[in-house]
Amino acid sequence: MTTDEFDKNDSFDLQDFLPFLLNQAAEDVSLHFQRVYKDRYGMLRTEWRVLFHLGVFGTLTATEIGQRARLHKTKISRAVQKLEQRRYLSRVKDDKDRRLEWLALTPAGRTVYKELQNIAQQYDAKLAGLFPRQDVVVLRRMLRRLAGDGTHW
Amino acid sequence: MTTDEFDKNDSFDLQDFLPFLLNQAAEDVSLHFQRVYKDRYGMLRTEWRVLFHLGVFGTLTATEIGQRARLHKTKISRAVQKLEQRRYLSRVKDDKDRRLEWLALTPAGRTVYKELQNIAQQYDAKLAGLFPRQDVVVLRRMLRRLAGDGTHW
DNA sequence: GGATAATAGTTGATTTCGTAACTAACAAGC
DNA sequence: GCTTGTTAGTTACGAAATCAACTATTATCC
Repeated sequence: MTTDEFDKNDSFDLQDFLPFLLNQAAEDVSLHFQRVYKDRYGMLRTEWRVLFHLGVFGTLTATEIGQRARLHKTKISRAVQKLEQRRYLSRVKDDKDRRLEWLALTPAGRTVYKELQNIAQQYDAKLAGLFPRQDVVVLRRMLRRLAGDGTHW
Repeated sequence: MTTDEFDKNDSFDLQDFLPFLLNQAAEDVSLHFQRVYKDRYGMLRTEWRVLFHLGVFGTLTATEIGQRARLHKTKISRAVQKLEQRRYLSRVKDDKDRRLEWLALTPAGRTVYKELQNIAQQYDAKLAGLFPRQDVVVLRRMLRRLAGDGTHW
């Protein structure tokens, strides 16, 4: 029997295709970490990201968060609403430019952030521990490069 | 455990947090590749994945695709419908077990697949070309490991 | 000053996702 | 044969993402 007209002999290995691999890895890793903030605090991924950015950087505007986290402003707007409802963050209008609001965590939000940050660090260490130290350094560097510093288009 | 004993000034680097980094890289890379199959063929990511699996492996059932691609069956069901509407795939009920259907690309589907596969390979080569060859080997190996071979939980 | 454009953020309409419930077909036990 | 349980795939419905339109405010330019 020879190869038929539907020959699938194209040697394309889907499992090695970088976009596919990256997505699989990201989804799988996120899924596990997600359980912490979702089950425990009822947060969505966008909300977690906003919370973390405020936790790390202190006070930011919605636009600044969007730039750093690469989130669309509608996503942020809705995430901020949720976080405000839960009293995790507060908004303060800027006096000079009243279009923009300064967002910051409340004490309650900071507590949640610290809890999650702690878990995040443990989780990161656990993942990193799967590989030789030097490989992890390489991995992070490559991912940062792929994660849109814009130098590859 | 909600206390201030964790100091406020945390040296937590969000840009180095692996789940975050992985997601950023995956989203950014996917976004660019997505334009090809989305703009050109109006396909969603799940549809592209199903198409690719059929292109690579030939004839599969929906369940088999789900296992390989790690997609939920509802996603596959909808993707298959779309692809069928566009005449990219055909379904044939199994004679022995009439619950399952054998899915395969039509000639039209195969043409699209080959086109996209070609672009995919070029894109993958382009991404890989950003780094030393050996680093890419390491990257793929690590991603495969992170992408749920299940050995890290 | 006044028209126009640009920016920050919100809201709405449409699409897509995710979970669970559902139908249909087969399997196993008795 | 008749229950009970499993598996393949679809459908339904609420949650969430997406894209465009919208309000409000500030900046630009004549």
